[in-house]
Amino acid sequence: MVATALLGALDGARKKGQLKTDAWPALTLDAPKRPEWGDLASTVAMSLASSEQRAPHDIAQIIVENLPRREQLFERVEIVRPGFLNLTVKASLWQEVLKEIESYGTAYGKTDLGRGRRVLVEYVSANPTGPLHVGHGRGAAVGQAVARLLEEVGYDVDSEYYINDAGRQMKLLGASVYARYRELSGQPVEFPEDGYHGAYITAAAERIKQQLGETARNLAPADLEERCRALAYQDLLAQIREDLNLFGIEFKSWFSEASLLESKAVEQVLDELKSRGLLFEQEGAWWFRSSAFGDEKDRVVKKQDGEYTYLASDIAYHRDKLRRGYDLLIDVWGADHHGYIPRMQAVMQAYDHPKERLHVVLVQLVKLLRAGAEVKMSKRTGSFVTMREVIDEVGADAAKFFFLMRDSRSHLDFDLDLAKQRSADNPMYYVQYAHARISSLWRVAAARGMTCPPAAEADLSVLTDPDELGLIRKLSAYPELLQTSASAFEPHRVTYYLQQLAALLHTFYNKHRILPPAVGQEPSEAEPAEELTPKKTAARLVLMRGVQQVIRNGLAVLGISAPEQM
RNA sequence: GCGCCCGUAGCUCAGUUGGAUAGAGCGCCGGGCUUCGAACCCGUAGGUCGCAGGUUCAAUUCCUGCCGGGCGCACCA
Repeated sequence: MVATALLGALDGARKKGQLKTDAWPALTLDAPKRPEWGDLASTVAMSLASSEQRAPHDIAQIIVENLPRREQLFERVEIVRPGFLNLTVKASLWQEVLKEIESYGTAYGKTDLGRGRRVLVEYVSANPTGPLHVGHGRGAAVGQAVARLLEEVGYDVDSEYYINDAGRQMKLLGASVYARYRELSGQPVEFPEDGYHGAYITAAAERIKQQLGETARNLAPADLEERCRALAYQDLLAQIREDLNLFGIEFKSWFSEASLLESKAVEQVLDELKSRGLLFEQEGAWWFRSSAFGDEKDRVVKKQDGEYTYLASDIAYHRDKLRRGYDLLIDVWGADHHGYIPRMQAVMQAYDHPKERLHVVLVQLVKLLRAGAEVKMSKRTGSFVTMREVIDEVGADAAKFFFLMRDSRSHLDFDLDLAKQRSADNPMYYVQYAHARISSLWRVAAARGMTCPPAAEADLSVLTDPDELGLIRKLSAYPELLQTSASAFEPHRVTYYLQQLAALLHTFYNKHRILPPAVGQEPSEAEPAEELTPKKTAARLVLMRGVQQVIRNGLAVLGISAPEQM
């Protein structure tokens, strides 16, 4: 509304010949840092200064003169020093925000930035060769939040888990489990060199031994090893699903790498590339000409020994995603795979898509801290903290909140002791507490026979206190926050926003009363307190409901619950 | 050597895509519950935004070069 007014002013000025430029710069309307600078500030005048060849202050003056409906929209319009345009919006406009939140409810914040374009977010996708560890947990939280964020801004979003159930790693899994199996049977074993050493391998072998029982006798060693591989795979995949389920993560689909090989999709894709002249043979291997699309060198897709590389199935997989008609592919990867991005984007281009069709969200390592010391992890030796352990220890909500507190590209220090603490120090409880506090308000109100009126029936014009307006301003910024977070694929901004909103709520709650004192209770004489009329109570209840709604919506984006009481 | 990411308060990190006096939590110090939840609030102290140039009316933000840390640079996945 304010932006259109501003645009109207610019167009008006141009028609009158007061301004020359016909391409306006992006209208950034930011909430200024200091309240005395108004509700919204614009820097258009300054950015127009060079192209107009006039002093920013003069341009600002022209804009102000041309502002349409200035009296109705703005309480105050100021031009400050270099050329800032500080706008103070009429309080009545802010009241509309509360009505909007009420009518949209859980949909408040949704926009149509994505215009229904289809997105596939692929995340976690851990090899089914062991339990998920903390790093996967962060990837899971980030992937889910990015998916929800994109949904909020109007994309049609699907989520998928890619199962690497083919190739060397699976063979190694089979060999490792088989070795443990023989060990359990008292047979001599030679443990595979790069085998998996974790205790879960032995555990899987034990389960398989029980499962197979006597039937194992009739199997040739090679068949038995194959059975070990197949059963261990099922076992571990089931565990992964269970862990993700416990973490509140669900995928729309699970895609198997092996299925690509079985269906000959890999072969087909390589044929396609060959016919496009993007594949060549050298030194007995087949190479994908990824350097033609900006990759630093070409990559092998079929080895000398005739086996396909991981890249080959990855090409087929992403080809499949494109064929399914997605406008945007999001892959959430561990940061150590960043070198892989150019070659996958080359795949996009090989199929005549812009490389931006694939966006990779990188997730950095998690450093676990306990009692101030780092918990050392090594996947090779099998000593690592699993995602399951973290969830069991701190709970799914706290785990997600901590995973989403930082930019995913930054290293994350995860303090287990802090996440576990149900105390003031834990930022997740700070946000949830704000929500629960408002719920508690409803309980008390109900006990006194009061209810929160619909926004339309309350006189919201009594909400004039800076603390009240500050809260509303913050609420009004929520839809745009979702947009910037989504277009940057940065869910941590939502986490920050929620902490800020919760802080405003707590301050307000501490300073102002909402309900009148219960019957029989005298208001304190020491503090005269502000006048609390029934009107004000009603308006503040509406405000509180708005705050609660936005906290709930924001937590939902992060996949975190909003408890009524704690 | 080449490439990507990071460098902001004692610690852990934000900083709304280039704006005004750089913010928050933790920690330190000092205050606040007889009334809607003190899992909270208020206040004090704490900064050469790694360094040096450049672009700009304006740089923590963009560009270049250094320094420091992490990660990649397979016919592994």
